[in-house]
Amino acid sequence: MATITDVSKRAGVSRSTVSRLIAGNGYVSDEARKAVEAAIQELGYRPNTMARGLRSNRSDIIGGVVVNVSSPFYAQMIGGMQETARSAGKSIIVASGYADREEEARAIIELLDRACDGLILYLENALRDDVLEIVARSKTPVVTVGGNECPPARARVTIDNASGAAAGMRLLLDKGHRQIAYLSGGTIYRDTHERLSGIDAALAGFGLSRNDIHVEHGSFSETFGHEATARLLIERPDITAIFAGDDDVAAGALLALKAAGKLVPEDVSLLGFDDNFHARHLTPGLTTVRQPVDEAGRVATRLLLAILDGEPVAPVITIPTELILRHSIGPVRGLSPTSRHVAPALTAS
Amino acid sequence: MATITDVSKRAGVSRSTVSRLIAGNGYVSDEARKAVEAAIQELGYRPNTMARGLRSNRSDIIGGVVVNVSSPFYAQMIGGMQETARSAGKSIIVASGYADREEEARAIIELLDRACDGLILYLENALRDDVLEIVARSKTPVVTVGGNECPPARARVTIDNASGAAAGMRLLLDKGHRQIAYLSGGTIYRDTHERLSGIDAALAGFGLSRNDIHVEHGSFSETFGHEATARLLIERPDITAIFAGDDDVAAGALLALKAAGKLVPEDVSLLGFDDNFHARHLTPGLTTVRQPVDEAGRVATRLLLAILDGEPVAPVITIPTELILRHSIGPVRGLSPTSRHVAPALTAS
DNA sequence: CTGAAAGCGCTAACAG
DNA sequence: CTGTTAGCGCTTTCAG
Repeated sequence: MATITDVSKRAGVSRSTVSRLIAGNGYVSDEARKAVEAAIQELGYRPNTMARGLRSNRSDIIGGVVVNVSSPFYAQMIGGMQETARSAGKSIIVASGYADREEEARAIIELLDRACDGLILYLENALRDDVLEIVARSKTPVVTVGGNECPPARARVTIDNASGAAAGMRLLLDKGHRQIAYLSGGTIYRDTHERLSGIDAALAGFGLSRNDIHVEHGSFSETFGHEATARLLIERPDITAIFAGDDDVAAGALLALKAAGKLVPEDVSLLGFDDNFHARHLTPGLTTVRQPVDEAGRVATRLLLAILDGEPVAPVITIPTELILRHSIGPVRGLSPTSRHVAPALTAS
Repeated sequence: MATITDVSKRAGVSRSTVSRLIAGNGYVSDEARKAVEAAIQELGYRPNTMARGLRSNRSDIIGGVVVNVSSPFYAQMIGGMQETARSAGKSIIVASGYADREEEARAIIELLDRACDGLILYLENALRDDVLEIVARSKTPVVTVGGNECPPARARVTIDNASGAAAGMRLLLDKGHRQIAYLSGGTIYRDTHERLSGIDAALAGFGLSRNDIHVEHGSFSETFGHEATARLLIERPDITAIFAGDDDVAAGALLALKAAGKLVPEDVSLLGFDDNFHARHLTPGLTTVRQPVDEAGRVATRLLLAILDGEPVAPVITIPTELILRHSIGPVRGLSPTSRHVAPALTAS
């Protein structure tokens, strides 16, 4: 592998000149530039990342922590991050935190040890104190996405859970539903609280409160959706609409509804959250609140790049959600029989 | 940040001793070990990856190229890679090749420049000649997964497409189907040919040949599945089973079938390939050939780690596919009315 | 505008 | 078993 010394010799200049040309800082005469460029070409020279990093303390690598790399949801976010990073000549290393405090700590330290220029964190737990300290001491800029507060973060990208949940609940109420179940995720998640506050707001608009609906806390999983729905079908047969904490919960709910011979949306309306990969493949297509997680990845990366460039950035950026109308929500049974089959698809499924 | 020199001073030994202890090679007396470990603890010392890499020419980073990081299919593979790499103290950088020759070349060079210790490639095109040369010169070990031949690869992980496709076709034939359409992906993919050869084998077992079924080449996309099926419904109303090139194609086919008022599997049976994320969420649950892509990621990484450790490895490892029986395949209409509802679910959906 | 010089933090012979 | 020595390839003052 050719080194900068080889190039400088061949071009008849000093190593510094070559270095300056590559880095694009400092002045280089046209003559020198030509010679160096030719030498680089001929030798097929590519700078050694390690040496450069050791010296300059930059790696051009951005570290990302998400809950789970293999999940389609985070894969999309990673895609957004990568796309943006690449256009700035940076690469991404991602690690999974598995929504576990210790794993998240491990992941962050792994990335810090890789000398990442900056970190993008989607965490589900508060940072361990010693990690907080390590992150702070390393002076590595941090941007967080969704999830919880993270003290060292210089910027935070949040997805507008409250408005999304409000829009969803409003749709249900508009369709005449009043006996509504909300199958929530766990209360440890910020998302959960944000969505509940959105739901409260929507209910208030109809002169209702959270006490007027049935709220159940479980987990963001298909299993929970299935179990809770099966139970509700017996305990609360009057329920006409289920708002699922996310699309996995919705998938489980749908299964339970079908198993009980219920038609969606004729008998029970179903609303999801996320617009996850499978939402459009369910039958009926799931009406859901889309979280533009790929966009969140892009925005977070853009923010981090700006910070690295020393530009000032907004401390919080909120990304709007979008109600995706498919076919799982209808008017409440008997309310307006003539408009039974309305729910037009705003977005092609 | 504490350096190795700080540690050595504090422990009252030389830097070499510290280095040896960290690397775990060479002998260190118990006394020295204790002192060094204490110093490391007190100083919160963590070795500088760049310096280490520059000197030792290892980065403990493995590079991966897949078609698209954001797709659930590759996300699973990445998950498998990461899991395995982490247990060996290595990290993974992935880049997307977008099934495009130039993008793949760019991705590989990016990874090589990051001084990856080894490369795991899932490519859809032949390597560009200059990249081939660069990879060879860098002496970076390469393991490929699926896809096409790649000369510098020291090991290849392939998924047994032929057997999978054969098993699928056999199932269709067993159920009495004879008017079968195979909606294939493009002929540029190795996968396509492998699956066709498996299909040929299955047909041969029934005294049939490829001429006895309807084969159509399109792309691995929902759109193709939809269009082709809609067309078939008119041109070949006698068809009783559709074998889709992958689950996306199957999803499109299912949509077209439903739109035409056909019941699956009563009127037409449908078989997918991949066992992609949405397969189990379709209605009916899609019977499909599972490609254990997460396992492929794990195996490829294990191979690469072995190569890096100087161990001999098998040049080709084939991972078996698995037929996942759900509910989209039934006996051919009218063939055995009594067994209309058989298709037992081997794997819970 | 350019070159010389001085390391970044670590590892790997090698000689004790 | 341990310390000394000599860089890995690059960037960055600092003088010219």
